[in-house]
Amino acid sequence: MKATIKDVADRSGVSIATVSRVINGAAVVSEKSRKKVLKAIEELDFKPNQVARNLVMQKNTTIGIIVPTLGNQFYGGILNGIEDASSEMGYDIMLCTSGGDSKKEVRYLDAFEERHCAGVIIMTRKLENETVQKINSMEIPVIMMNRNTSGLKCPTVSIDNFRAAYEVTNYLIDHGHTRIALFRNSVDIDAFGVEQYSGFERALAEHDIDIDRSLVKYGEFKIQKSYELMKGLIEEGNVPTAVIATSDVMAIGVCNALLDSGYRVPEDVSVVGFNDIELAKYYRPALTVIHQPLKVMGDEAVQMIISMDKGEGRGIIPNDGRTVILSHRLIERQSSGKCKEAE
Amino acid sequence: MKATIKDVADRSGVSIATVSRVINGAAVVSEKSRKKVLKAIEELDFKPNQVARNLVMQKNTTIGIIVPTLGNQFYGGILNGIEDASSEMGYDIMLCTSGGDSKKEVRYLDAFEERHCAGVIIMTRKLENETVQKINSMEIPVIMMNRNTSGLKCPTVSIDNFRAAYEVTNYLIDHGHTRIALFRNSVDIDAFGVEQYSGFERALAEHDIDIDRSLVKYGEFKIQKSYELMKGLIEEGNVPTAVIATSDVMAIGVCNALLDSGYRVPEDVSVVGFNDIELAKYYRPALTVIHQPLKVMGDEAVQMIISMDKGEGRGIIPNDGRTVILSHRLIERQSSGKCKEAE
DNA sequence: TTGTAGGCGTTATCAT
DNA sequence: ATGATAACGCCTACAA
Repeated sequence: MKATIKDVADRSGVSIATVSRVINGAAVVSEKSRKKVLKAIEELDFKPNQVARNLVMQKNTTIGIIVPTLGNQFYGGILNGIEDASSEMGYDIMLCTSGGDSKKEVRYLDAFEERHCAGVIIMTRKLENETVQKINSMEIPVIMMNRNTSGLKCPTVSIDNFRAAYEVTNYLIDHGHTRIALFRNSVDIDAFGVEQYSGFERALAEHDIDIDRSLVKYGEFKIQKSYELMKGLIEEGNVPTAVIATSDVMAIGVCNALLDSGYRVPEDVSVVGFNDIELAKYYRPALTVIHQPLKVMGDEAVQMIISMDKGEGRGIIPNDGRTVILSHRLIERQSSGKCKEAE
Repeated sequence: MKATIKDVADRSGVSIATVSRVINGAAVVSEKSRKKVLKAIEELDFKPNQVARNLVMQKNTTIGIIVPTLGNQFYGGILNGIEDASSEMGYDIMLCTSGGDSKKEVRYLDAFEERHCAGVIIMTRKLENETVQKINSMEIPVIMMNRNTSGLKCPTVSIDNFRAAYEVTNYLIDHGHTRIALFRNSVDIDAFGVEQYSGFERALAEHDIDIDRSLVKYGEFKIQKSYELMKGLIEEGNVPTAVIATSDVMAIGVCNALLDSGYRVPEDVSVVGFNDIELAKYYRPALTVIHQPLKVMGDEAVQMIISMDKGEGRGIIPNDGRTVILSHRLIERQSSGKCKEAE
């Protein structure tokens, strides 16, 4: 059986109060007592029970995390930021994967509430109504990463998706492209997808280019799905000169489809991705992307949670729906270039 | 303030004992009381406090996980298995990233002990003595993934690394390769690296091929490092006809170096990886690999922890150093082929 | 069937 | 400087 504070007290001949004092180093303890206690702690290999501690302190330094999957570097990147920041701040994280299932999201949200976690950071592929409602009624701080929806009442951290899409579209137009495809997540209520689409639309409009609806596809952030969609375009003989994918994995799916069909990237078709997961620069051709500061985003979310956890009012207001915008940038690598038809 | 069991008792006019009974569904409660209590719970939106519960129940359904990084699909794959299995078994996981730092590993191991976790599953890049000692003295079950060291006294789950390396080497030899490079992790005490090397050595020996030490490199499981190492080989004019990388990311680093220098894969050089992370089949050329059942490995580890947690003796014996061997298989894709020099 | 009361391991407030 | 002792929220004999 593990030693308790009482065992230490008995063995060192002092009261548990004194033992507690030396453990927490707060109050003043005579050098003699401290020595004895330390010795007993050492001998018994005593470790304070965090569970009991949390109970009496009425607080919990655990941050709950919900993520669709761990087999994706996008979430991995953010998680690294979350983990680093929280560990530095003395918090620890409890991780759950939802597999994108809204039912599970709600269940985990419940579990975190029951545990009185300091807060929760959630990432989803798609935002279901069920989840939105649950989040809005949570009694602990919640932060949504990189996604939003009308009606969602919690802080959000992301980049400016409108500008990012606007910039990358302009970049392509500047390189002579006019037949530009857009691979989006899915037809849903996701606000960021909508913003990206607006940016795309705006850039095109500013150059008097009409949007070709047949070139707007929904790849669901999946490599395989995007692969098939691009293959479809190829079979239809409807190959664009450039494609913007709103996630790197979709960009890779697109590239693979092109490559496998004998097209060259970027000579025949330019492809740009979104996010800049580690893989983006290691894929060949290395992907031109909109870089998102994944690690920073994770870090930022943790700081917000903690500030809400202790601040309670000062600074960030929980559930006020504000969104923190981090800066992005376009990184040009090998997968994009001049449009040959324009030459 | 959150409602407690006492609030529910007051509001429903029964004692806390009765409330506790309906919450846990164990003892018999009159239908009338149950109704009242349920109603009060509903109205107060009461959620039992898990912290208090854990304290009094003297148990914890949390499994601690230590992993070097989350930005790598290898760990991501295993973690998905861990998460699925534990969530299904009603356990949850507390995740920490060590960044490969042994000091951190020990610190987290300590933290899990203080929390009386059900057990811990640890993954490391390299096994330092410090960590080994700490693991051996842990009072809760520990399982090491995919790595071992003489003196490590805890169960391990992995594939048969000797056979895997043996098979893949034979595969290459059968395709006419004789100048085969091996990219290992690092020169350390890691037992699996040693086993892989033995398998490699054995296959070569059986075909009367001498090992060329200048073709054995240490890429530390890193893409960049492997890239540089391969570049070095190219500059020296010491290019093998095939290379075996003991991780997929190293294989990718090798391929990139080759590709960037104008070599073709697999026409000029065959490259095979280890693990089969999701990316392996999406990289171009798609990687020929030794497939490890990552998800299953995670699942298996969780089952072992849980069985130790409740079994305490029955079945798996904690810290007995046994290792569970899962089956691997060679998956042939695009990055390997016949040796042209042999034709 | 239901209620009372004694822990679980700590922290924190009193006295002393 | 130190030691009782009352919480913290819950579970569970033991009584009633």
